[in-house]
Amino acid sequence: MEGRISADLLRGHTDTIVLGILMKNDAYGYQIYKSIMDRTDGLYQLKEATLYSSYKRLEKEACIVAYWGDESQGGRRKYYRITDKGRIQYKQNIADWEFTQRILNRLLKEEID
Amino acid sequence: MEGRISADLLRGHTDTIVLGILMKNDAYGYQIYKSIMDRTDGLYQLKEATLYSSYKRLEKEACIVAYWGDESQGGRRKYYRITDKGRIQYKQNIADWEFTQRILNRLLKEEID
DNA sequence: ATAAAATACTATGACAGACAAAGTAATTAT
DNA sequence: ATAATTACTTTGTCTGTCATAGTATTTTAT
Repeated sequence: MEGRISADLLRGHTDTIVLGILMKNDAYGYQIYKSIMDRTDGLYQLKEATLYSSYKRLEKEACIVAYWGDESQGGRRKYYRITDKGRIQYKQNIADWEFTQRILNRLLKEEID
Repeated sequence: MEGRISADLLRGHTDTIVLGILMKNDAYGYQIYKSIMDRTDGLYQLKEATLYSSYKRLEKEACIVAYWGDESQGGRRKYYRITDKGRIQYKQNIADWEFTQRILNRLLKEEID
């Protein structure tokens, strides 16, 4: 792995990552983006466009709601807040992820020994 | 997770699973399919068409080679054999997968506590 | 013996998530 | 004053998986 995680291995995790961040606090789009970059030391080079479509999807599914921040001082910031449905979805996604990991480890690792 | 792993969480793992099976022995297409179904108790409901495109891809990348089995008794069976390049690729994929797991756990799990 | 089911391979088109590339506009740093 | 960063958005492309379908042989059930 030369400094970059393949998109296919990440596919399907974006929404969960976003929900996870919003579980703590509301956040605006670019803040979420930066947060992911920082916390993975830039190894997870998720693109802004990818996050943007995630926000769209999550809003459509009523897992998050958006609102504009106070624009009186500084540039516009679109904040996102997780909903109750979003919290349930997040927990489900984590459970799915752990389950998938077990299955994949069964398939991928048993050949090594 | 109601009896089925989401396609998006599996994406990108198919080639590695196929290579892993071929690391042990040569195998034919349908055998690989059945093997995956059996070993995951049907939870990983990978489709034949998905495997078929994986074989195509792996052949094109010279990670596997195909040959027809002895058709004198019984129906036709197309066998696949892993190449040296395929073995290297397999190890690389496993390393990538483990690395990705670490990063994802960092992102997905730290919110739970 | 015949029908049904399983084995075994293949092809085509659609879908969806991620990406590349680009753009707009305000703010902050040099 | 200029460049860099912040911040949001759009459009089109790529690719792995799936849905669906088909062909042909072999095995199992009736």
